[in-house]
Amino acid sequence: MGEPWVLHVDLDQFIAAVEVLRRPELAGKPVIVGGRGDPTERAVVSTASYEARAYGVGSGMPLRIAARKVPDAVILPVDQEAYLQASGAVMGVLRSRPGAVVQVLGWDEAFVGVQSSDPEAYARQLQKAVLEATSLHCSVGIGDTLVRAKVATTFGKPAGVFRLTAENWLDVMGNRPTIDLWGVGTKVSRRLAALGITVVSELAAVDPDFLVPEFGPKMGPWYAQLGRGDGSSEVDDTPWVARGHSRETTFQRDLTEAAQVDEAVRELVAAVLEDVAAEGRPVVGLTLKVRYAPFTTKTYARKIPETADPAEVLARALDLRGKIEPERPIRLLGLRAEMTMPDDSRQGHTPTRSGW
DNA sequence: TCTGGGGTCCTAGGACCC
DNA sequence: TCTGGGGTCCTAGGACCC
Repeated sequence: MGEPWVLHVDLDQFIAAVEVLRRPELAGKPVIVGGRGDPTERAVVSTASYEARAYGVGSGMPLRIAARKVPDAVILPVDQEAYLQASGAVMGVLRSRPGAVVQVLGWDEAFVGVQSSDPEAYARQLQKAVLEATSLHCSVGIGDTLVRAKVATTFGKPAGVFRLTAENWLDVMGNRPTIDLWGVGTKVSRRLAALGITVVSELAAVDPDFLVPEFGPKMGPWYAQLGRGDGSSEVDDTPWVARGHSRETTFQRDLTEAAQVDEAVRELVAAVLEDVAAEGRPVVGLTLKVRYAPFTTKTYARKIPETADPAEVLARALDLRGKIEPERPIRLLGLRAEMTMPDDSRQGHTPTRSGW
């Protein structure tokens, strides 16, 4: 049987790899996937192949900039259906492994809980099974907590295996900047630096209460725990249920007319309601997010009386729309519908933070 | 010609109640 | 006339992840 381990499985350059699989002539070329594949449009990079990354292109970068950096890049549109299908095949392989408990984190990654006396061997077998079934390569992090397994994967890339436990955590991570931690981004790493904490070993050594004034009663202690790599080691395969659904659109040209905004709200409501209706659950709240050109964002939120009636939701959304500040060009409009959630349907399920 | 689209969770501050 | 605290709910705004 062996001891319990957390494995974190992450497909290598997943989206680009799926595109290359169905178009083998792209192998070895700089491939960039983003938006509708048109670098003259407002869009960002979803994934770049390793060949494109060598030019400094990464996900989240404006497609326009990426195209400029790699003049001979092959730029492809995002094809969600294809990635969903490939993802499903990979997750199916993971679930078929002996004794595996699988918690899906996204299209291209999952935690796998196993009992094994040789987790490296288990990981290698898993990689082999995924490759044989899907022709996709993955990297595997092995850890004694979710956080350590997740971070370990970065050292296993590409196509490798790496183990990170309480034993070697500080040796491996101690001198690295806090932004290398899962859950610390640019803002938080900067605020930590202002407190004199720049590397992981410093965060690991800090008294959790010291961080409370800056980050609050939950996040403060949580960042301290993150620095130590501690936290949950329980992989949870409870089926995921969304809290809500949302749609956003970025307009290729900023909206300036009220009628355009009304039209956009109607379209977003229709799209969101399709997702909500598919789950057969009522709506209890609406949020409208407006980004004015170029980058200021305002949100308007309302609780609404529980309803599953599309006309009612539309009326409430148009009511909220009345709050939008007029006479400023609008670049992005987003609408989110919160849905009711039977308490037990998410019991124990912790997709991102609270389970750590 | 700068900055997607789908999510989750946390915090601060005001309103309101007792 | 001036003004307690504690608790909860709601709204707005952030931060982060894939």
